[in-house]
Amino acid sequence: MSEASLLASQLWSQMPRVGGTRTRRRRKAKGDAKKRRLSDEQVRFLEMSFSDERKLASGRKAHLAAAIGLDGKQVAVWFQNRRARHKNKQLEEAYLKLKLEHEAVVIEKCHLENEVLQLKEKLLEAEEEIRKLSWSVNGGNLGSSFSTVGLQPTLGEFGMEEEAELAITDEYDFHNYTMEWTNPYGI
DNA sequence: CTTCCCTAATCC
DNA sequence: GGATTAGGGAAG
Repeated sequence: MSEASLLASQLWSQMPRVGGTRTRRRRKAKGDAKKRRLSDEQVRFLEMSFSDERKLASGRKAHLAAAIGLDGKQVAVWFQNRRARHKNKQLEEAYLKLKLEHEAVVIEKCHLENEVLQLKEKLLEAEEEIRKLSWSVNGGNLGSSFSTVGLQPTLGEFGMEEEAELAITDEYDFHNYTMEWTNPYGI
């Protein structure tokens, strides 16, 4: 508190240039005394208080204001702006984290898709093998009992070709989505 | 009342 | 040009 008076020596360091330069007040020229930077000491006090509690009870506001020689309103405004800054920082961190997670998932998806392709290939090979074996076991013309419920209907039921097309379509959409997602603010 | 949001004004 | 201080309005 005693420091406050010492700090107060350089409070309103600058006043708006009323003289030569243009000083349009925003919408209202309420009197003619506003704005200017807070001193380092004031900011340090405010930062300490903010780390204690990011919202202001009116009692603390008045106390703080008196301690560093500011309006209660200025303290309130400072806290609001500080909260906004903090929120933006958090948001950006969350975004970065999400982006990393997303990239990891994209990679995993890619691996899984490759795995699916390989498995499908193996499936085809295995079916080919079965066909050969059944042919050699049953002979050429006895295969009818097997072939009526044979492999082609099975393929049809599982919808292999349609699945493949869908997979390609999915991947296309997904990549478009990825590009937009990694660039939400155009940065 | 207070807080949030948008954004103008200002400083560096 | 980004960071900071403020004004004004909406929402609670």
